[in-house]
Amino acid sequence: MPELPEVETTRRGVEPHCVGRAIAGVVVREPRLRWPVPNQLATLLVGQIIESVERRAKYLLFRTQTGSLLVHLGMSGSLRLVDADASPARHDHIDVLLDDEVCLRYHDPRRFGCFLWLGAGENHPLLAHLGPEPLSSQFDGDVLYQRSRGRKSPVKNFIMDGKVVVGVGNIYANEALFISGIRPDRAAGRISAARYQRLAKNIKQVLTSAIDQGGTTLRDFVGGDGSPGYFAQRLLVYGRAGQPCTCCDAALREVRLGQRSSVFCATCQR
DNA sequence: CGCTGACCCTGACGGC
DNA sequence: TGCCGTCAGGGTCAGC
Repeated sequence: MPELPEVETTRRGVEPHCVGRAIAGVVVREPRLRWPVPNQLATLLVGQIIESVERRAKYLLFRTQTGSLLVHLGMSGSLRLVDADASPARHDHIDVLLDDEVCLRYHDPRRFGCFLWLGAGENHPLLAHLGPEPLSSQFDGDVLYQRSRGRKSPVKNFIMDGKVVVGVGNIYANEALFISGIRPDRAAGRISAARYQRLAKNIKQVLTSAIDQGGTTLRDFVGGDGSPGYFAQRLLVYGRAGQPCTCCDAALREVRLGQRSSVFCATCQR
């Protein structure tokens, strides 16, 4: 499920319940995630107070005085707040017990996510080479233009490269390219500065509006059923191969780029 | 350095 | 009803 807007929605949902609270316990039922969950995770976390919940790319960082819990949701992960006495379901791999009967519960059928420890002052290798946040002023059309010179790979792969800009997943890469009128298979190095200005703006716009919509499910995040309405009804191209383009009515086409499905309108996107 | 493809894993779905 | 292939929002890594 998680693209950047959902990770951010998760962050906003859990933050008020975590900040200022002490960690009373950690239960790891299944340590085999993308990387093994460290054995000493419970020892490191118990007794620590969560000072903040931050996000970098699609990673969540639960900061304490001695370091941070680094969480990634992978393809199928979710973090929810549940009553500490709620019995775990299948694929509920990890519980972080907070100090007053609230439990932060990690669910991840495919186990592509991770739960790692990052000591205070350390720079985790997973975070070391990440590009700018898409919603920050560090990211703009100039960054895309400069970094793309000489690149032959498709522009869609290029904007999904975390060293260029973080947090642009498959859905929003497709959507932003459609809105920008750029074919996903066009070589990144052969796109003008002006078009990259538009693309950067549209990446920001598309992510921002998705976060806003994620926010609408936020109020029942605690004790919610875990299936937010999401924003599928707003998608213009993703998941719509063969259906008419919302702009010109031509059938949307699908190609695979970097093993990921890419949907576009051959008329509107050049 | 840039690029491609394999891989990690479970579950849903369509065709037969 | 079941079996099989394909695909799914993530990202790393080896190899060329």
